Amino acid sequence: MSKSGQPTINDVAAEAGVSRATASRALSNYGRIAEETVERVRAAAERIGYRPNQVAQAMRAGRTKTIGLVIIADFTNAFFDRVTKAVVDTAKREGYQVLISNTDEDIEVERQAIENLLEKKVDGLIVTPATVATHDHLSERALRGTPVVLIDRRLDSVRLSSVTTDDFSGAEQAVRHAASLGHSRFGFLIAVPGIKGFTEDRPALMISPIEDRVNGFAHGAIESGVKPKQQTWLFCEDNPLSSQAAVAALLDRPKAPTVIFTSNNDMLLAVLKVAGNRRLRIGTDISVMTVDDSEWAAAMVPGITVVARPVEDVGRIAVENLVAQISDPSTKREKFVLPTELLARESVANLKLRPELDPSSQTKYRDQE
Amino acid sequence: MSKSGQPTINDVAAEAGVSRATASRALSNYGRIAEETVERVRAAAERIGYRPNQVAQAMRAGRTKTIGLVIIADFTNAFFDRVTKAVVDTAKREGYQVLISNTDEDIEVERQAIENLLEKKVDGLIVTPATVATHDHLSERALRGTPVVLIDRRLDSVRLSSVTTDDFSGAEQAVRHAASLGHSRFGFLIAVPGIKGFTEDRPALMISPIEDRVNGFAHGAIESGVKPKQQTWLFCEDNPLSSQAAVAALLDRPKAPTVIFTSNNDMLLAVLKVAGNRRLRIGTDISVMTVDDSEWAAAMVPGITVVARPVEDVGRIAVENLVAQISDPSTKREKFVLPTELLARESVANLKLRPELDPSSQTKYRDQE
DNA sequence: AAGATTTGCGAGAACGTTCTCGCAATTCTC
DNA sequence: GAGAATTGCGAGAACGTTCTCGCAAATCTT
Repeated sequence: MSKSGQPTINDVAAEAGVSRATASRALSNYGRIAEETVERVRAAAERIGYRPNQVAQAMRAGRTKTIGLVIIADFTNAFFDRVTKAVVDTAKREGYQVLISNTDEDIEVERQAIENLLEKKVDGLIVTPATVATHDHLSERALRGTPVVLIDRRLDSVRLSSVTTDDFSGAEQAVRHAASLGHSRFGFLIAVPGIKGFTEDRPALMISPIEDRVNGFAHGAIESGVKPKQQTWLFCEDNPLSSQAAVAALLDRPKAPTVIFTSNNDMLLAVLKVAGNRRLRIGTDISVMTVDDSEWAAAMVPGITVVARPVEDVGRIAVENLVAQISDPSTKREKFVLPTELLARESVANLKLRPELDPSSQTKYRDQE
Repeated sequence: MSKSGQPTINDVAAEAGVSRATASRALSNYGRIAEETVERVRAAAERIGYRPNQVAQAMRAGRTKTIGLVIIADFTNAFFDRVTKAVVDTAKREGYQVLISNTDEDIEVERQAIENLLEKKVDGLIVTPATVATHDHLSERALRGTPVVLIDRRLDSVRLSSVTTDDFSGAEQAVRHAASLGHSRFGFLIAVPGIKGFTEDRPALMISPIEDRVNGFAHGAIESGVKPKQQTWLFCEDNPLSSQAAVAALLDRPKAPTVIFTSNNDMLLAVLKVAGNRRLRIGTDISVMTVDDSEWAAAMVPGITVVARPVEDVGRIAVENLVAQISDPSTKREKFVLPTELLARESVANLKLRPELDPSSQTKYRDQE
């Protein structure tokens, strides 16, 4: 018996009347061994309730069959939970377990978490980098051969695999959708980690998915012939107070937007809240759309039009690529960019079919309904 | 150097010109050692980029500083993600990492997951048991001394610590709240895992939080003087199709409920969806309240009245009790039941202030507004 | 100043596996 | 039926730590 009272393979061997080596052979199915002995050892193991010690196996084999997931807990967008589930499930299918760390968007915590996971000798890492600025902890030399796959955020300057979504196209498509429905005044509400309050000035440094969304929105506007003066941009701290203030500012404009694009669900919720308080009906008095689908967005009436990201695929592909790298270190590093999808629901009014809803149209149809 | 190319403590010792034992003493701060030597060894470790191998440490020490979390991925109620974050964060503070497994409510998967975590030699387990029926895999003998804390679901027949919420009182309070606002026809929509479609017959076996909610609702009705004929109960499979059909059935009753209590957010979303499709305004034409708060429920207009559960506390207390058991196996097993809180928002109409909304009142105030 | 104590460090074992190597017993070959 | 090949198994090392033990050198006692 071991110190902890758990039976070891030595106990199995003793119980079966064979040597430790033979017991190991019998249980792990390798080498030359008589079928009859295998049966006897298996029975002995069963009898004494033997459980292989994976720590000792890891020690011997030099691999732990464990991967580390370093991610940012983020509830409203359901990225954290959906990706975590996808990673855990895919990892299980591939024979791996998942050690999870939450960084809360703090680069120092991230550094520490990665260090700790490397000490735990994970076979690979999946990381959502907190910032796009520094990443020496993700350098070749810091990782010393441990494979890493980045998710959700690109780090262009680093030669690692990454799995992201095509947020540029998604955002572009969103603007085109609203434009095709006759909208002409566009509000953009962009959540930016690290900012204070809200501002019209575009921050210099944004994490890649936000950067992409901003560029995509802007490009979609150009493609749809939307003039700059038809656009209002607000970059906002990611919390209820700031975002609601920003929404109020947006709605208080002399020429308020007819449609508001939000960069994540926190901002969407702010729009819902403020609009509701002002008795503005979503999809009628004010239109809104956002990035990231959810069961809530789908079940609300009116349903919220969203750019859906294949979050489960992000997790799955990250694990698959990581496992490939683990099995064969010469596996090519790849930068996956998964397609997004516009789910048109009812939160964006069709001003072409209902021009009376368009405050920017000359003729006043109001109250006619 | 080790096989994997990573420097070991032997390399540190060589670099510093001391023995392995001394290097270990210097780095782990124990035993008798000269301050000057400590500095030299630390410098050497730094220079060659030494990282302690926690697998080897675990092997030697007989503990991994890792706990296992076995939980059911469940998005709309945000139990999975909130509890996971709380567990991970608390564990980190206590010096532990978290291995996570998802069971998808499948008892066989749960059994396998626990087995695997035990083989990984986790120091303790936090488990949301999939079913209340069988639990031999959680018996003393299966666990062999590994401490376990149950969360969200009680297993009365087993002597393990558990952390749950007072769902009985929460549900009771919910009914009283609606009754105090003048409601007189109550619909109860209860999600039951494992059922097909929906039925009025109360299932024999339900997981403890659902059992508690049902009993709490029922008791609250009695306390508020609500007669059985004023109550409609529907037990429903947890998916959009069944639940929406159930809501429709509820609303199609000759005397439809004025308020619907749902046992989780999936059921709430079904109510939102069906009510919306029928142009029934929440908090006006139909009232609704549910268990579990969320940012969505709070941001919607009208805000959804909920019984909030202290989910973060569940995760935190579970870890704290688990760590106590790990440090001292004689720690008493405890069954924590955390208080719930009613958050009154606008989704339950006040029929006393606005009797015209009450279809059950004799005088017809309708359309008067 | 000589014995007693303290200090600093190295040798070696142990944790629970897996796997190489070698050896005896069995089976095959012609 | 004797040598060759094969089969089955045990001894022992290795993975990277920590920690006990013992020993020499340094420091303390009176």
